Formats: sequence, C-alpha cells, structure tokens
Amino acid sequence: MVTARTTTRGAPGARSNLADRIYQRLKAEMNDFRVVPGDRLSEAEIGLRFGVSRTPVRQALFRLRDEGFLDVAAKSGWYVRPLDFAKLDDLYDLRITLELASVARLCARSRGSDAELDRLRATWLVPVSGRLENPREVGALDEEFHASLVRAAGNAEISRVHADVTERIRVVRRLDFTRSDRISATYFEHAKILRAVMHYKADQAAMLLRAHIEQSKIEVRKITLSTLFEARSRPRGTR
Amino acid sequence: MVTARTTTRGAPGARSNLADRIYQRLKAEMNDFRVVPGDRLSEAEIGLRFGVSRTPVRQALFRLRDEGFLDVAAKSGWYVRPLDFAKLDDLYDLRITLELASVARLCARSRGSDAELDRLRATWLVPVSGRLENPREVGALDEEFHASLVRAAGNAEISRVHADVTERIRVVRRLDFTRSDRISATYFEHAKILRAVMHYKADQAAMLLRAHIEQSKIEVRKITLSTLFEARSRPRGTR
DNA sequence: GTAGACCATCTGGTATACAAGTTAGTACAC
DNA sequence: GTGTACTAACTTGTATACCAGATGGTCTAC
Repeated sequence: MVTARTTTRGAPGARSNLADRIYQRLKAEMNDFRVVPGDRLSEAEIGLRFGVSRTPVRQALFRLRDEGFLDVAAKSGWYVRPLDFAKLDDLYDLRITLELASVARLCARSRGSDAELDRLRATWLVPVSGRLENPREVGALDEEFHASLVRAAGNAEISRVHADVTERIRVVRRLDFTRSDRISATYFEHAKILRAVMHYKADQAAMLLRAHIEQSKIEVRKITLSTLFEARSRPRGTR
Repeated sequence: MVTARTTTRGAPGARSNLADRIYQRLKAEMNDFRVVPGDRLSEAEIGLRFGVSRTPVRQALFRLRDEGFLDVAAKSGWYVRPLDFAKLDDLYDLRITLELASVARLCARSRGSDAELDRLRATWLVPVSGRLENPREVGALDEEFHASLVRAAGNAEISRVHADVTERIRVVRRLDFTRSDRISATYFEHAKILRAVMHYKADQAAMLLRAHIEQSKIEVRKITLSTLFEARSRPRGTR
C-alpha cells in the first residue's frame, strides 16, 4: 500500500530527480498499453531509451514493484505482473468499501458545506451536448469524479488508498470507456448519485454507488488479455 | 499504498538481497523506538553500521519513504517523519472502515465455515490465568486478532491495506499496552466481539468493534512525543 | 558583540565498474 | 534426428567514484 506519494514538493511536474521522472514515464507506458502484462523489461534497455543510467531506473522499477505492478526475478529480469482477475475483483470491492464509507460521511455533513460538491455538479450535471466523448478524457473524468467524492469526505488516508486502488485498476477500467453506451451510462449514473448526495439521501446514494461500481466490475470481467494486446496495436488517438 | 510485499518467495527470512534485509532492520529499529520521529538518518552511516554499501541502503530508505515513514531532503538528509496525529486519526478511521466491512462480510458467511474463527477463539476466549501480560506480546497478539478478522473475510486486497495501516500505527498503538488495565480491557472486548461474530450478530459485532477501535484511538491521542522518547531510553525488556 | 561572507565538510543524486547467476543458442556426440 | 554439454551473452545485485548542492562553523569587518 503503500503508496504513491509526491516527495519533491514544488512546481507540479518539475520533479528534480530522474527516478521520479522515469517512474512516471514507465507507469504512463503501462496505462497506454505500450507495455502489457507479461512483458519483460530490462534495466539497461530502459536506461538507454530514456538516456539515464541504471541507478534511477532501478529506483523507479523497485517502486513499481512495491506498488504491485512489476515482479523481479533475481539475475533474470523484470516482468509486468500478469492480470489477476481475482485481485481486480478484490480491488473493486475495496473501492466499494471506501467509497460507500465516504458517501455515508458526506451525507452526514453539515448543511451548506458543499464547496467540493459544487465543482462536481458543474462537471456531471450537464446537458448531453456538453458531454465529453473521448474515451481517454472520460476515463480521467470518471476517476476524478470518484476521487472527489472520497476527498470531500475529508479523510486523507482513505483518499490516498483510494487513489492507489484507482491506479491499480486503471489499465482495465479505461477499456470500459471505449464503448459509447458505457460513457452515457456513466454520465447518467454519476448524475443520479450526485443528486442523492446533494439531498442527503444516504441510503439511496449508497445503493446507487454500489450498483454503479458493481456494474463497472462486471464489465471489467469481460476484458480478456487479448483485449489488452489489441489495444496496444491500435494507433494512439483511439485509445 | 503501497505496500509491504514479499518479492523473494521461498524460505521465510531467507531474503537473498541486502536491500530487503536493511529494510526490515530499519523498520524494526523504528518499532523498537531506537529511532523516533524527527531523527536524522544518513545513508553512509547506515551502510557503515550494517556493513553494506549505500546502494542497498538507499533501496530500503526509498521504500520506507514510499510507505510514508521517512522523508528525504535533497543533498540534506533523511528524516523520520514527525508524528502526525491528524494522520493517525485518519488511519484509525480507515481501520474502522476496513474492519467493519470485514466483520459485516463475516457475519454474512455461510454456516459452518469457521476455520479461521476457531483459531481466534483458542487465543482470546481463555481464562484470565492463560492470558499474556508482556506488552510486546500482547501488542503482537492484538494486531494478529484484527488481522485475522479481516483475513477471514476473504478479500486479499483489503487485508493488504489493513496490514499497511497496522504498520503505520504500530509505533503508537504498542504504547497503549504498557498499561495492564488496557491489556485486560483488550482481552474482554476481543472476547465479546468474537462471540458476536460467531453468533452472526452483525449489528452487535459492528457496534462493539467500532467502540473498541475508537477507544484505542482515544488512548493514542494521549500519547505525546515525549512518551516516545521516554520509551527509547527504557531497557528492552519492558517495552 | 553582532552581522555577514567564506570555506571545509557532509549530504544525497547519478553514473560506472565489477560480481555472480540465468538464459539461450550452438556445437558435438550418438 | 535427438539429446546433452558447453559457452557466450545478458541479467540483476552490489560496491565504488564523482558531482553538485546544502550546511554549519569560523573568521573578518564593523
């Protein structure tokens, strides 16, 4: 659980050290399907590709290992962990647990403190014409919706763990938004959840949220390894 | 969140690489109050002390940083993160969330599948004469009680996060068991929780568990930084 | 006595060198 | 054709070398 944490505070993206930069780029490659589960990585090759020595590469790799993305076999090589659907199921259930707890706390909030919720409303309670359609953008927006709900509940540690879970399921979750019917369903369900929370309807919000995530979990079950390999061969724009 | 994950499978404790060994020893030093929040660490000094080079030391330090125990200031030094009581509060609330979800799932279990629970009963439903008294042992046992509850619920990811939370709060939690009245209270409350779970009394189990952890959280609030420094100077046996 | 500039020293960040184990391919024996 | 032994190339694990920046004490000017 550890965890994804920014150490070098300051201007965003202005990471001073190479290790953090390599870490970001490697994770981006995984999320872009440029490397997929089962792929083999070599410290030297990565260093060569990014123009740095093995030292910062190793730091990044070990961090990714600790976060559960990679495995290392001594003197043999690094491997992207295979997709473990049982683990993804568990992660989705953990997500449900965290988000339900957050929404419960949100619905018990004092009247009037809706700053964070107002921002969500501006994004999700929009007419059909104002909706985004790019799967990549919608995926990012969906993550932000759920992260905001949790953040609004005010527990930084729950937010942190929730963010970690989000990172771990991202690679399959994003594939869900390649279908336009799933995109409109997402807008529809988010709006309903948001209205329930705004009106302090705890039970209804919990019920809707659970169903929303469970549905997403079911869709992910349909993802197979071949889907991922297909995504890799597709040109960048359609991802 | 990262997370404490064993990479080198095989004989327990037979870690082949130095980095993992240094990691374990450093964390042990923190749990033994040999290093306390605010302390400054130097890569060279640690390497000298353990007889290894800076390389494995740095791997261990960065892992501890990612897990939230340390901070590093470029070209300046490593520091044990100060105790953040707001963060500890959040961690305790996260613990409550995870354990309540687990117990709820446990109470919804099918009749008869009590293998894990039976083991807990043997430890906690004992006469007063069979109780442990050593704070260190009781602390470990208490952690194991809660970990077992979560594990019995069957979600590996929730177990992992719960284990991480346990590691993060351990340093203050253990101080709670230096008082004998707190030890007997722990035995008493664990027994009650266990009985409720065994008899499928979901609501009662949840209520008891929440109260149990909340009480522990309140005790921890009384811990001050000076308590930790006192603990450091005390001889090993009494810790 | 005090403020400020300077420099020796220590720090982590990065690159490189070496050690030791794994893997894969090839040549050889049959 | 097949199986095996060997070796050469490649892998990570660890130690070391070097750099730039932060730090803290001292010396100087006032």
